[in-house]
Amino acid sequence: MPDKPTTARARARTALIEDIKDAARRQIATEGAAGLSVRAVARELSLAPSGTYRYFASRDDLLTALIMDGYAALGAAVEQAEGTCRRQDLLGRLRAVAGAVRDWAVAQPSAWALLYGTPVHGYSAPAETIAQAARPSILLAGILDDARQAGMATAVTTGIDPGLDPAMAATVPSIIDLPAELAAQGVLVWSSIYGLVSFELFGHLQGSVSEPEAFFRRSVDALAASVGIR
Amino acid sequence: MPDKPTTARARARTALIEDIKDAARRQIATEGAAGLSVRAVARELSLAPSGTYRYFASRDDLLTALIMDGYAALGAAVEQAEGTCRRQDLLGRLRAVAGAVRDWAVAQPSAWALLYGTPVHGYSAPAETIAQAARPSILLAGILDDARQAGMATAVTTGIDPGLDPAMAATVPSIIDLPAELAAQGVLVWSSIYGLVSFELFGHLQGSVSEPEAFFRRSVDALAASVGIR
DNA sequence: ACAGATATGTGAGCAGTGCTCTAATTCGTG
DNA sequence: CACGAATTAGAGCACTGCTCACATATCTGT
Repeated sequence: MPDKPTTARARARTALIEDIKDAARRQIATEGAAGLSVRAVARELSLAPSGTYRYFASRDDLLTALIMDGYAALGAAVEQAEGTCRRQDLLGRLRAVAGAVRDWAVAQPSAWALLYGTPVHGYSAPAETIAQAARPSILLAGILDDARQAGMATAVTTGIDPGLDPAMAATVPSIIDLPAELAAQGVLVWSSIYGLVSFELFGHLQGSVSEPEAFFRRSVDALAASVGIR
Repeated sequence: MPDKPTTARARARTALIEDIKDAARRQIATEGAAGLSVRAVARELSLAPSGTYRYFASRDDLLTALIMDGYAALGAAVEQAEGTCRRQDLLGRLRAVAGAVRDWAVAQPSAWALLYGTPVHGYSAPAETIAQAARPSILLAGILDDARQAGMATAVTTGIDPGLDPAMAATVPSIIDLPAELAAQGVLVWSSIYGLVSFELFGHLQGSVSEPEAFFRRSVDALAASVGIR
């Protein structure tokens, strides 16, 4: 959390940073991430092109800030949705998480593309970003854990090491607490949800699925069933 | 299939088109799709920058051609892999399809990103592209169909309409022959495979999965089991 | 074989980009 | 009030996609 700005200048600074990000978001929404132009943002705010560089060192930095905000917003939306469910209602919680992800993505496809589309070449997300990005998968892992404790999860023990990274413990502690088999299932469920949403938003369902929402809901239930939640 | 060129000029044309695409592919592999520069391609081929526009009307046209080639190559690779399996070996065929997709993607991540990353804003794939892109999902559908006929596929009849597009029949005839429930399962499996591969290549497995290949194989088997193939 | 049509290559030029640097201005603080 | 720091403006560099007029090479019908 940034400190509450005291001086007028500091207040103006944080406000302008927000204005720049807003303008950039608007541009991305209409032109796509590739069409984000620092100069156009400056024009919209009646700023000199060079002025923006006092607030974001580069175009990529601006994009990175938007990505961070995006992960935080998505994480919050998903957690909010899951929080309304009774803890024992495992299927409901899974549906809530998946549904919140899709709803958020459909409402702002450009933001989804920013987070989960082609990554910027040579870009590697800072740890803070990874922590934000992990929030949905943490929720999923929690659901799976509860399912296991309720005796529902029928983990198919294949004997293959899922290969979870021990370093994950540092950033995502709750996942590492799960048995490897369950954690792997969680990642699979999460990546399947991701696949479904991206398929829909990126146009790969075109011609084969006419009602994406119904198909998504149905698929989520199938995924739930495959991990023993029904 | 283009006609075999007769005149020297036509031969030079097709050769130069191939050279341009090769140079573009090389550039994309090192710089990413965003870093593809028509002028750089022209430089590499000792051509005037404007010269390339005789062969590709725009940068987007060049990218589109590469995307078309990519879908065709991926489709061929997947079909080739599946073709080596005995028809009754359903799990083997599913593994072959999934493995071929991942192998192809890992071998040329930039090409995968081109096909399945953020789509170009406002771009809509021509029908010919869609037909090529559907090849892996057609294979999957075929496997599911064989599984059904062998009595293996235990389609969970949820009663929810999967909402498959009837228009699909025009471009992808083999999918429409399946019961809607099975077709929906096929699309789900396909989008899950897509999700797994993209997650890995786009860096979203970073920190949670240390051995992507083992995790992928394990996940594919889980997907297979969820549609009754084991 | 030659003329006309067509395809191909060139270079200049336009409007736009990200980004840097210097100079001028505004603002907060001692 | 004055000094120093933060901010803004503007010029400029090297690059981009793309268009156009022009010259050249190649193919085609007579």
